[in-house]
Amino acid sequence: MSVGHRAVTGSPVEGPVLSCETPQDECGVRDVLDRLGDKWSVYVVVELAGGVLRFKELQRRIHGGISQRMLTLTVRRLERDGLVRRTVHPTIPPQVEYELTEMGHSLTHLIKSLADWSIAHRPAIAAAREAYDEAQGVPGGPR
Amino acid sequence: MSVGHRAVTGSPVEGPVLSCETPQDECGVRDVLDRLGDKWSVYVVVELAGGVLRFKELQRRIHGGISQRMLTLTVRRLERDGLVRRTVHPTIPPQVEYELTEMGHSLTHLIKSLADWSIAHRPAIAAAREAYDEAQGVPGGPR
DNA sequence: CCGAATCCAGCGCGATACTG
DNA sequence: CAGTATCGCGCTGGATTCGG
Repeated sequence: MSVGHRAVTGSPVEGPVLSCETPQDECGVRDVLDRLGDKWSVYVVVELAGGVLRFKELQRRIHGGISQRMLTLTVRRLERDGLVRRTVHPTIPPQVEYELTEMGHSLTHLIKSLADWSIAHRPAIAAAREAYDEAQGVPGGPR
Repeated sequence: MSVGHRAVTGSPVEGPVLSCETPQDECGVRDVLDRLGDKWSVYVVVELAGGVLRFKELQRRIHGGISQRMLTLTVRRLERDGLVRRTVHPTIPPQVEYELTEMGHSLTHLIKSLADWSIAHRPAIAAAREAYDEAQGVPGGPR
């Protein structure tokens, strides 16, 4: 998501509001999205789905190249939410292992369906986008 | 690579859950997340899942109160991606109707599963979070 | 090797005011 | 009613540096 900006003014807590008024029941969707919506969480979960990884190894595998800082932040948030387990081995040099918890693994299924949907509709979206851009701006063509 | 995790009572998560093991294969998850990850898109889709709505009506229904600016931006992006259809009736005063396309409707299923997961794991996450904050002695959470 | 701390740029989002 | 324009805030995330 990376919604750069949460409630600014007033309202201290939005709470579990959003009662299920609509047939589709959007209750709680925000929660998941706020967790997976940031730039790296999904990648971390995906990599850890393959097994236990150490910090450096995890960093190396993530596509696009995550900075040390962001990997730390991401992995910490996931740990705090109980999705990732962090194990420190008091050796020298230090060795820290990361793995998904049960809950973390269950997230994997969600991610899978997101990926499936994306792959299935990617062409359609690309086409729609192109058509839209063509119809709107982009008067690039002759006149 | 094998998923070498200890099976736990209940639901073992062994198996090819995520079929994305190639380096640069992002599974396309990013695409969906970039689309739903913003603050309002999900809400718009959910509301439109109930049927056709006009601009003002849509704005009124969205939880939290979306500004006209953000509703315009959100709805435009969804339209561009072919998830929402926008119909302008050249009347006075102007009347614009929004509705989900086929692809948009297919998204509602995804949203549903996100909501289901969130609702199912919300207590566990809250507990994990509390335990973490407790252990760290951080009164207001990390970061 | 792991990670915390600091500085800094980008932009998501909200508030407000104005147009057709 | 529907939409655009302008401005400011502060969170996200990148680069770098220091510490254990």
